[in-house]
Amino acid sequence: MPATDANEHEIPTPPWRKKRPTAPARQPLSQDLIVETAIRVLDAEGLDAVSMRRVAQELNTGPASLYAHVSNKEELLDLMLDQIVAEVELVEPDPERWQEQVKEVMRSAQRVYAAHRDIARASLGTVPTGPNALRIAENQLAIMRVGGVPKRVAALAVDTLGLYLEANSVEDSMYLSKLKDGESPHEYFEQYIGQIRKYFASLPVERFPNIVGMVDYLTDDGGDERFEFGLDIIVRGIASFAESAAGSDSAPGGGSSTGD
Amino acid sequence: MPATDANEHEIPTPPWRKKRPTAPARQPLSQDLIVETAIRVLDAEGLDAVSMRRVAQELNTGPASLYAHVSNKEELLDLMLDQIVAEVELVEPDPERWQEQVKEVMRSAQRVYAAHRDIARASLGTVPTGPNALRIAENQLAIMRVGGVPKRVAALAVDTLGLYLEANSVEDSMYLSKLKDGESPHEYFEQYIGQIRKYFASLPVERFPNIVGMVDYLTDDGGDERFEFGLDIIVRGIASFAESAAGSDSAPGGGSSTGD
DNA sequence: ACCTGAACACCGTTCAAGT
DNA sequence: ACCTGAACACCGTTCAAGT
Repeated sequence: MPATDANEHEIPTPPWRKKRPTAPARQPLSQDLIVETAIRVLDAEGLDAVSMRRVAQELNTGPASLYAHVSNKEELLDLMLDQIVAEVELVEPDPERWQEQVKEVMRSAQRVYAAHRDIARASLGTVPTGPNALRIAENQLAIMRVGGVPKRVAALAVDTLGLYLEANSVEDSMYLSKLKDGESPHEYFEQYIGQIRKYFASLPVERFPNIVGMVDYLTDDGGDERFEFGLDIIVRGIASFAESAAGSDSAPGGGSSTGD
Repeated sequence: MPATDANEHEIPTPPWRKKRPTAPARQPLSQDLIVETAIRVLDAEGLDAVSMRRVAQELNTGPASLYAHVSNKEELLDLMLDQIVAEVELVEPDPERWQEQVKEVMRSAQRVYAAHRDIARASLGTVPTGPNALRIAENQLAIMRVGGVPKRVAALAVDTLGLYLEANSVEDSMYLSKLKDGESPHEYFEQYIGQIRKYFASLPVERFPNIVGMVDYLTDDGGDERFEFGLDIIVRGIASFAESAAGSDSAPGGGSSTGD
């Protein structure tokens, strides 16, 4: 018996020493531990699986125990969100590249959301005021300001960018959350898009000439492309308010003197 | 007794005639009736109040009865959404005013969403394929096409516009759904904004120079203004792809020949 | 101060049984 | 075909009681 052989020279535990807690019985509850556990459930099974009861179960306790560290589910979601948003990578503002930089931060945020299932659903409709969300807002403001975007425009643009990011991420996550366990994301997507394409093509041409005539364009977008396009549109729009046209092939606007 | 007096000359119901169904006992269930009832609950108490059980109760029946007319809650929400979206007013495409027209349809949709509490939450993440949603998409495509927007751009822009509308409406409805019964929306908003303003102002200036320096701009947006701004940004962005610069003070872009 | 079991007032959906 | 009662497997949150 090799097992016995390997343990042959081990000193037996003295009987008066209480059973050593090898598996550290249970970590004491804390806000951090709860948030961390909730994120693990999110990543493994999606936002719908994140219930107070489920998180408690994962910590070998009852749901009531969580309320000592988190005032309610909404707060738990806020904390999860800010923890996740900490993964977003920021950039050092460069006046020459401000438009591309706004996009880079947005792309990073998009990837972070995508890496955490449908967490974006919890983000929509909340003004993110956690420290890590503020870090991102501060960075976007800094980038736009060095790019010559007026204060008022930059302030409103942060909001627009956030809304777009969240809406897009929610939509992306929906495709993924809807597929059954066995299905591959790709085949599901193909099949789903195929369905829509057929439906659009079957519509009465008199009433929907544009939809029918543009089926291919309407059902063409492969996720990333769609996000990039909206992003480009929004950044072009912002750039049209910038004072110095430092962008690439962007569209400089009136350049009024109402900015800072 | 005036009551007796008034009924004095009434002919008594013959005992063999079964109790007449004065209050028409109950309308027979139907998909339309269920959707209509659900929208009534939504308008009165918000989306969270719209449960299968609650709608059934409103119709004096049990939740199981609904499943003969609606396959599940998701389908009910889809049906509600398309019914509501029928209220959006469309426009006759005019090449001279296409940018303003895209905005007009968006504003109409925004008002319709706002009139139905937090229904926007149900709209996010679903590709709206109901007949009434398609009517709107068709109209937006038509408007952009006569405005000289290339097919591919128009197709992607419909998506971007939809995402922005939905995200914005969800955010708007959040403020409203959060206020307690007695509270006036205005005073709640004032107090809420005041809180955020104070919090932003209290942040460490070294780490958040832009947020602190732009508190007033960041907490200034009074709902409509915010929506209008994002809308303007997006339409400017779309316009930068248009072939003929028919807009007002917009920013015409490169005008490549890749469009239709 | 922190944790707990039990309870309250809800959910969406299914299913066998009725008409 | 349509409707129903009862059940299943869940929710978030509260509260009195324990340590």
